[in-house]
Amino acid sequence: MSSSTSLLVSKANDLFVEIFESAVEPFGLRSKDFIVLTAIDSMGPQSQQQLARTHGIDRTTMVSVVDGLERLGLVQRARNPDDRRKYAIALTSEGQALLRHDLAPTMTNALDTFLAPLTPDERELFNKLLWRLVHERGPVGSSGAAAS
Amino acid sequence: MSSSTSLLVSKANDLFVEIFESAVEPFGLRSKDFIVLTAIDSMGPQSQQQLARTHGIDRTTMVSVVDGLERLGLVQRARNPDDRRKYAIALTSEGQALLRHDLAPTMTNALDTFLAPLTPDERELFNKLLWRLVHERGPVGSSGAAAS
DNA sequence: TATTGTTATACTCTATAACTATA
DNA sequence: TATAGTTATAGAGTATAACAATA
Repeated sequence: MSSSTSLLVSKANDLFVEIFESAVEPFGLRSKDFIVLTAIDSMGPQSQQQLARTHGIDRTTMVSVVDGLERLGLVQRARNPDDRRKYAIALTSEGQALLRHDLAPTMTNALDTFLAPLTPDERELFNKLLWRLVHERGPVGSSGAAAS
Repeated sequence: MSSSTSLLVSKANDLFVEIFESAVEPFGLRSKDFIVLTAIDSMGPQSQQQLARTHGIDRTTMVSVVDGLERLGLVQRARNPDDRRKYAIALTSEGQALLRHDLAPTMTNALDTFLAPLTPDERELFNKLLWRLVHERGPVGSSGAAAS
């Protein structure tokens, strides 16, 4: 039983990805775009590298992500006056409106779909277990992941 | 708190993938190869399409997966006498030995690394929650995933 | 006609290297 | 000399279309 946990993790993630990508697709977005929009909304205007590093995205990939969001009028590239090498990527009012009125509810709904088989108590428990799996780690790759 | 579950799922999966890919990498394999080897070991010789469909892999991709495993001497392509269009992909004795004596323990160890933050009871609970998330689903995409 | 396996091909995603402008 | 952003390019990974052999 415990040996099948790895297959279950894979399948659960496939399901998760399918649900979330399908949810943002009608907006012409990928889940990555939603993550970036949310990061700007909650943390304020940031440089592309900040956005990239925070979410494990390459900085060259972030260029095209921001390109796409700018093309849709959801974010705006403004120079950071304190360091003119950096942008301060900010949400436009359209971006903020779309995120708060449409995208956020859609994503909440998608999460609800994903968690549908679980009761509220179980969802909270699942969240706590995930949090510990992600954050309560000793030395990284202590046993399974040898560096090359 | 519940709204961050989606980010946690993503991060947990990234961690999972990193640990498992690193674990099989010294054998010159990808986690996909391990999954296929395990499927043959537990279910017996199968056609490439069976292997592909069962694990959501494209049949053309399965060709190169089996190519690689055959090149390593871990599996063998034999024709299915009942339907000569199909192969019966079987483990070689080397493949079975590697899987049972080396790969399986390595993957158990990798899973242990992934689950390290959890107690045995919590691991069992996590497994059960995952199982229900994957298997206890009503109509697929009932709310978050509209068909195109 | 449909299915299995195969090949060639195209497409997406991401990473690398090299450039500019700023620090 | 190092960093932020950009571009061009190359490399995975995967999917699509067309084909031969078999059902």
